[in-house]
Amino acid sequence: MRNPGGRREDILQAALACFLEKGVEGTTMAAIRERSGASTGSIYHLFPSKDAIAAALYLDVLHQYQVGALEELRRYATAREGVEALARYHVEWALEHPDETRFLVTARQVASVAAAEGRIGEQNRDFFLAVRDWLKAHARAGAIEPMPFEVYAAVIIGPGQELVREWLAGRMKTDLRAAIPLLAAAAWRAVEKRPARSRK
Amino acid sequence: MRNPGGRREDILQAALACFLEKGVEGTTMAAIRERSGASTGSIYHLFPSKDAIAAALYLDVLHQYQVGALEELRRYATAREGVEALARYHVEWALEHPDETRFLVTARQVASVAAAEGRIGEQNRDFFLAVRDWLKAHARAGAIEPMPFEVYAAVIIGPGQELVREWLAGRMKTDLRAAIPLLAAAAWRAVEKRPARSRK
Amino acid sequence: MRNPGGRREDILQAALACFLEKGVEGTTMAAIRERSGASTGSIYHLFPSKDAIAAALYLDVLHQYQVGALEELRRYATAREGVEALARYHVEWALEHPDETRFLVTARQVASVAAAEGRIGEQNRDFFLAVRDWLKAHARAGAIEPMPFEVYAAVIIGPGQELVREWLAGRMKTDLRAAIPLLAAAAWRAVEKRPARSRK
Amino acid sequence: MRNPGGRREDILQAALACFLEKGVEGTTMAAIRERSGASTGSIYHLFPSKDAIAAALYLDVLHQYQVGALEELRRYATAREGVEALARYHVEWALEHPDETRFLVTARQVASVAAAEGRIGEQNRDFFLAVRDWLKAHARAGAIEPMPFEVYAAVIIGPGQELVREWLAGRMKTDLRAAIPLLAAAAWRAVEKRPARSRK
DNA sequence: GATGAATGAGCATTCATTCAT
DNA sequence: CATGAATGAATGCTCATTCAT
Repeated sequence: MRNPGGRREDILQAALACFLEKGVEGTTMAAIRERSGASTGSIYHLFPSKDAIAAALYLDVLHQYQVGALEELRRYATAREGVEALARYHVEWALEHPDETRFLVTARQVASVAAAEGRIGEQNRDFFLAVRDWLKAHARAGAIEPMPFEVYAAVIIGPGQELVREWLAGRMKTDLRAAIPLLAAAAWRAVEKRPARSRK
Repeated sequence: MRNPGGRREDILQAALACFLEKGVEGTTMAAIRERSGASTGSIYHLFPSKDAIAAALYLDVLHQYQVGALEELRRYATAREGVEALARYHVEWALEHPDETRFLVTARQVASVAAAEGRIGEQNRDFFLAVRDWLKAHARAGAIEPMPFEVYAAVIIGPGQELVREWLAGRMKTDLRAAIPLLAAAAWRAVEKRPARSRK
Repeated sequence: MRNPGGRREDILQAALACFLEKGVEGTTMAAIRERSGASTGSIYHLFPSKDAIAAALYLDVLHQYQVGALEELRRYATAREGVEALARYHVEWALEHPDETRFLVTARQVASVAAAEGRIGEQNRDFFLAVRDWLKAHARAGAIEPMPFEVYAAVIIGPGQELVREWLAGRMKTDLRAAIPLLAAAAWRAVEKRPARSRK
Repeated sequence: MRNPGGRREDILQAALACFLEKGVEGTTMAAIRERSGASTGSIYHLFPSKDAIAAALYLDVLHQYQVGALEELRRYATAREGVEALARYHVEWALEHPDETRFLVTARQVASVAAAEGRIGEQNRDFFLAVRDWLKAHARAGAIEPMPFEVYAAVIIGPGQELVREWLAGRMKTDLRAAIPLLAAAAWRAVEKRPARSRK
């Protein structure tokens, strides 16, 4: 094991594969042990518990998603471009990382991961702050309707997220990729600033 | 024994409470036994397994939701009223049935329930068909943009669903009820028929 | 149920079938219930317990075997004819009643039946006495070598019994029926009176 | 841990004692655990199931019996000495190893052990082949009557086996050891070559 | 750091039996 | 006599975790 991080990575990879196959609670340490090739002792040397493996994996994957999302957001100047990019990115990332997405979507309500809610919140904070600032700036500039941050998120990301869930569950009959422009358009419509009469 | 089925209901109620507290996999038959007051044998006399309890509960609750949704939909004549009603109903039902909602949102990806996917699909079929017909009629009438059914669902229900998830997870800081009009408005905007230039 | 003994017989028949398929301990009352068509309560009305069913069945079948053996023995006058007939009868009965034989051979060491050892011994007593008297008479008459009763039994019936066991277990490659004359001959040789020098 | 395999032996010994007391199906893993001093996990680390313990024990004990029988057989040159030795050995081994004998006699038709019929047959094969060759040689030399192997076995071992069963069941009133010479003599008489007229 | 044998609490489920109707 | 819902003690086995080497 010249590469000590390799062992850790092996275990996380094996765990991800097992979690996807059997669910977090349905995965035994023995399964992770066999799949990773690490010994029981070795796993416990690197992670204090099975829950800790699930939590570490969740945090890792979430971080990858967030880094990409912020890169994407910074690439665009106008509100419309940014909003559409966020809606698009969410689905595109899922298409490119189906395993990671499935885990992200599945794992959060699992007890093992939910127990790490604290650390997840912490990691979300920075991400949310960045996105919130970006949205607020555009709201102040009058480009988009003002809404609570959570509603922005729900309205921009929510539809894509629902579709991704359906797709992951194999319940989607039409092409997920084909839906991306529709979702981007719907996201923009949902937040774009309308003439005042529109609410009347 | 005055109330036949009472025993069955008791068990389902107890199971729901346990599942919410500890998750389906985290719930032991002993917990359901104690909470329901039924004996081990009695439970197994009525349900073949723990998984069967979870599946039966899911199907029950899902049915309640769907019956209410269809009632709501039939109440309105115009596309706009109906779409807004659907978006509203979803969140309102969650607010009125937080436990059932939490179970519905949580349980589907749990192995026990996922195993009943067949029966769930069957039950969904009728519901989806009814909603689909309603939407199709309005699309043909030129009131809403034509989209695949799944995208309609994602765009009308998705944002509310995301918000409900956040709310259930206790991560919502603003008032969920206050978001209902925003969601209804966003749902309508997302599907309403626009002048042709809007897609160019 | 015009024929009340019929119900009892149904249960015993069903029990026999189940015992042969799954063993006495492997058979559940539910299996007997379903196979016999009787209700749980009905079975318990006729038999106090599962063990009692097994014991009653054992006693029934054993009695049938013994009645036949005595009839056979009484048919022959000379020692040789009688001894050969006993050896033959044992195997022939097995060939004609394979299910009952299998149960007899299998069940005795099962706890349920062993608990009825008392009543079994009682029923054996009469049978053994009759055979013993027959043998003793011929021994006194100088037709067969004197031996303890148990050794007679072992030597006359034992080889056939071993073969029957192999046959029941499906481990017998040659024809069991073809072995009958050999067994009859061996039984006679084993007990026939020899000139005194044979033991020296 | 000085003695590797000691743990395994402890468990098998404890299992034997339990099986004799309560039968295989009547023995609980808890009983084996307590009697062996091993923990539940330790037992399951060494054996995959209770059935596997019973099967392993059966194979072990059967092997001990067979090794001794072959040693005995090789000690004698003439057919008569060998046949008598086999008949004697069977009973003597039982007298010296009553527990093991009881298990051997009892366990084979128990489901747990019957499931290992394949491996048992395999182990028997070598043993039977050796005995068969020995008998065939003497049959060809004209010392014993030719018979199917199974009939040899039944005729030589069968009577002793029946007596052993009676003895194990505590139903034997005379001395088992005293019967040995009778059994040896009867075995020889049953197989010895007779002048041709004897079959006429 | 690594290994894997050992631990033992915990669990879903079975099943003989009881008893109210 | 018959029924079958209800009972609950008992059991084989799993699995996260520990720890001696």
